[in-house]
Amino acid sequence: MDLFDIEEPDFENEAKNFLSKPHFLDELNQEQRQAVETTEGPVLVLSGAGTGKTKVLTTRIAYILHQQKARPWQILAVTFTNKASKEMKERLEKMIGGDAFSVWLGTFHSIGIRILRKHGGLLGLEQNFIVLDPDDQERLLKQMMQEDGIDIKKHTPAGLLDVIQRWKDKGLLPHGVTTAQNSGYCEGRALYFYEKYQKRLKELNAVDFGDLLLLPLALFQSYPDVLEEYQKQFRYILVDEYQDTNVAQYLLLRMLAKGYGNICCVGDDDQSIYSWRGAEVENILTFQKIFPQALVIRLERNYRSTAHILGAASGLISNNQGRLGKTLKPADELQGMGEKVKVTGFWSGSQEAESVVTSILKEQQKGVALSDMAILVRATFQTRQFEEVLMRTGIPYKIIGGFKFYEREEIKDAVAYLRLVLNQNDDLAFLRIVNKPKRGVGPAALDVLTQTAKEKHVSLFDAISWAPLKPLLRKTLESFIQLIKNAKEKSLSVYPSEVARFILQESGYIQMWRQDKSVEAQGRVENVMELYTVLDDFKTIDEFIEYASLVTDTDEQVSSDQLVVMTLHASKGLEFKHVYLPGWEEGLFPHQKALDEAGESGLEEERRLAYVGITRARERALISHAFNRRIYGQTQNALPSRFIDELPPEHILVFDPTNKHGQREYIEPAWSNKYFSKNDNETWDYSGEKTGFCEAGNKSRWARESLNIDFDNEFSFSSFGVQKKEKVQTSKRVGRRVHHEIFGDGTVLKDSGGSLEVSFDSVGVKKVKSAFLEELFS
DNA sequence: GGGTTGCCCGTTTTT
DNA sequence: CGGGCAACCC
Repeated sequence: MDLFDIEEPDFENEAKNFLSKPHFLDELNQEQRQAVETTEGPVLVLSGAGTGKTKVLTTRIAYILHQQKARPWQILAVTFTNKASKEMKERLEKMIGGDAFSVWLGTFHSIGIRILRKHGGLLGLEQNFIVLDPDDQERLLKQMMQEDGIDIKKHTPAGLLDVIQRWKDKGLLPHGVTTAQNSGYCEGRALYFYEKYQKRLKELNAVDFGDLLLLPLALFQSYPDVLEEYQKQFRYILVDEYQDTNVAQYLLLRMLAKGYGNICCVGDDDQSIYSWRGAEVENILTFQKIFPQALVIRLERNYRSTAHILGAASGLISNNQGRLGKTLKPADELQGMGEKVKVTGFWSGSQEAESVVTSILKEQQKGVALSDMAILVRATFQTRQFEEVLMRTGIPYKIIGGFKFYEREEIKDAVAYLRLVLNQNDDLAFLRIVNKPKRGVGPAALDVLTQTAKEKHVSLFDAISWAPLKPLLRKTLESFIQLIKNAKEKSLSVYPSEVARFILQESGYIQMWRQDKSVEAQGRVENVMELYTVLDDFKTIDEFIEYASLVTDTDEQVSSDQLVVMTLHASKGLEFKHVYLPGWEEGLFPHQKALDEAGESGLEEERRLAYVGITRARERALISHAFNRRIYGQTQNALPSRFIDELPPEHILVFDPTNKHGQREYIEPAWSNKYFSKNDNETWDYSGEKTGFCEAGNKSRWARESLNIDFDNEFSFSSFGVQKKEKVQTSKRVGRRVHHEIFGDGTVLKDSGGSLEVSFDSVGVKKVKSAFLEELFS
């Protein structure tokens, strides 16, 4: 690759290009086009929800290449998620073909790993370093803390990890941390642990996610010549979701952009919802200070949502201070205002779930695909309630979030086996599976091995041959060694998937789960089988390991007609025809912890989250709250979220609970007083009637009156009534005959919602999740 | 090494 | 309420 082969402008070609403007520019509106065509110098694109930022980014790359301003590998484009980079790559390929694969396009972390694989040696990293996941990190820290006699209960490893992670997010290596920054955690010993942790990582030839940004930064600081290499290479830099960058990422970008100064950052300050993970909205707010000559382009034309949805969202977010400010306008193509956002109160969380699902069912019957609808919640625990109803109703659904494929125990074990086959010095992998399945290698045996490993300066694996071990133990460990070696030899001639099958079969690992009688065991075996399928796509083990350590969402594919339930955080970047937004209650949304820990800025981030939620909807957004919600086994009552109050009345309809003329209906909210008032004593009134003060008891009555309505105001004759009947029946499941895939038939003894105690005919009493049971009708 | 009991704690989690 | 985990017992 000759970096200088296009140094001289090719006038002839340029003239030709000028005459034949690329057709892909025609699809852009004026602002988008400006964002694409302003290739030189720093550009900040403030891109609201649904304004076509991915289109701008991909077209910009295509345009730069088309204009022959750079070769593909001279363009760096970074995203946050694998999903985003995959999508961009696919779109780009459609536009420019195979050249798309030569562009440096990937997540920040994958770019970081690429740099470290090449130059990590300068920092003392071996080329085949491994990437730790948060689980490994926490285990490591816990071990270190216990060695130093820290009370794990008072100072949790997770807490310490958080502190260290924040330092890394800020681009701080241990020597860069100031005393003031260190004051907080673990009686000021956090920094000590940070140092120790980094040392330990080096010993293990490992890095964590934070290091994938921090270490390239350190590398560039210490080796200007390496930095220069990259500065010369990257003529154009593009950044997606810039509002989510942390300081380390910002510093990295700034360094790289010093070369040509052509940096284009795309982001939306109103969608910054990850500050608690170290993201700094400041980066986007101060862009113009860092690059005074920067051009700022606002993309405000929204191609996704109706005018009412945009109006509601805009009104809400305008309550935030310190925004760069932009107002979403519906694209001309969309005629009319659309449907107003509906707001409803329910008596209880379960009733809310019931009604949401009923409404979804009805929409489905009207022809709306399940995949066009979504339930977006604030906290994961909310999903359970919906899951129960969906299961009963038989609607195909998918809960997104929760346990990711590569975070599952069995998958991590399987990957650890492969890691050890690949590299016997991988102590962490060794520790993970040496006694899985049980081989009689307990803590005592491991102590001996660790000791020997230290003395002889070898890995745990190699320590086996030196360590003083009892004959029986020696025998088992030596056959373990043999097993790994056999697999290694196999790996030279067969594909990874074959190696995995071999090692997991021969080690007895699969057998271990097959024999396990717990409820999840079956699923674990299936997951391992699934892993074999994933492995089929890989030609080498290390290729797979790298993939597995950076990619976490392979099983999040939603099949054609499934309803998704997910957190608001997880919904960013997605869109649906209909969006249900339950749980808008004070304490839950905005979440109490966000208010407690971050005060006003916490509230603003919650508000941005609400904004993200509403703007996911194309045609319909339905917001609801429950007056009573079971949390931690206790029913707590809650006031409607203040965010409901902040919705502009002209864009919403609220359900009128006053039942004035014997009718229940949605009305225009003419609230003189607010639907919800911060002053707890005021009545909520949006029917125009005299308000005043009320007792808690009255509120309850008000709430009770809104019982048994659903989103569509079809109280008495909707399918809701039928369902409700069924619900009563199924929730009283004690005494019923049920069937379980593994345990066979049995009788329900105790019913506590999600999990049941069942007396099985063949295996006795077990506690099982209702999801695994089928009801038998006699 | 394995199983049981009792206690604590409970947001969001792109990589 | 229920999961996770440490302490305890066999």
